[in-house]
Amino acid sequence: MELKMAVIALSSLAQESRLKVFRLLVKAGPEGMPAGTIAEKLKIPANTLSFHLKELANAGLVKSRKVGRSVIYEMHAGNIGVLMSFLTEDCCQGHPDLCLPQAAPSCCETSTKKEQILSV
Amino acid sequence: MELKMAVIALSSLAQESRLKVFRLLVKAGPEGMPAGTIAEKLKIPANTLSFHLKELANAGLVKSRKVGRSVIYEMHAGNIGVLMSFLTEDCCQGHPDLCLPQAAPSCCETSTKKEQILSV
DNA sequence: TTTTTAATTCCATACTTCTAGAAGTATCGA
DNA sequence: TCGATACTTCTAGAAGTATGGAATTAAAAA
Repeated sequence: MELKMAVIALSSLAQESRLKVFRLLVKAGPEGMPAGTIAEKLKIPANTLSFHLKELANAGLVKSRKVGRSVIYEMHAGNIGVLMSFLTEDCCQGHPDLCLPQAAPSCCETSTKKEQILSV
Repeated sequence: MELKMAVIALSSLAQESRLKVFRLLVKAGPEGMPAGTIAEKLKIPANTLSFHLKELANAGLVKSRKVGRSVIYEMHAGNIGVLMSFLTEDCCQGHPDLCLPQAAPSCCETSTKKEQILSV
């Protein structure tokens, strides 16, 4: 089931508007940002943005809380980390040194973190 | 242009068969694996696999070399690393401590690596 | 040369996703 | 309670993607 969750997460990121939203929320950190502000910053119609935010939330990459009539969206740090680890799991059969120098800092570093279960 | 490249890379990963292929090749490391072996291991028809490998190659996530009548596919470590960094760039406005403990090991660590340009 | 093996390309079908207009719900201020 | 604000849901046309059968190319073996 892990793999299917990862596909859902990656699908949700594989779209220009959603990737912009995601990166904006990663930048914003735990404080998050109201949907309206995101719409304004990225110039996306409110209804279209709402659709995309729902996709990201379904994928477990963002979470939301309601404050007054605003809905604050925030990255889901834990799940994002798990997804990253999933992508580079067992990299190079556990021989990180085989990776080229310009390789991902995370590549071949988190590979042994097998205790992490993809719960995205 | 960076963002569009990332979307292409993520789209290529956002499919069950391709994600399996990708993870298999990450595991395999620089040695890589012939298309036929991948098809056999993952039980994917040769023509379907060929289509998926092409997608991953177009996205810059794998590369190939011909050896006799086999084509050896291998992960493209550098581009994979750049993609990972792109996803967590400027995480928490440069305050990694704001990330929850279970957050990605890569999250909030690679954020300052702005010298890395997405060339995926 | 002919056959076998390895992989790719072409194609039609089936399916999924994106987009924004229109309408709906919820909250707050007057 | 009325109107404005903040979002979400519904909808359907347009566009994009996946799949495998059949044909094709290319290299090695017989």
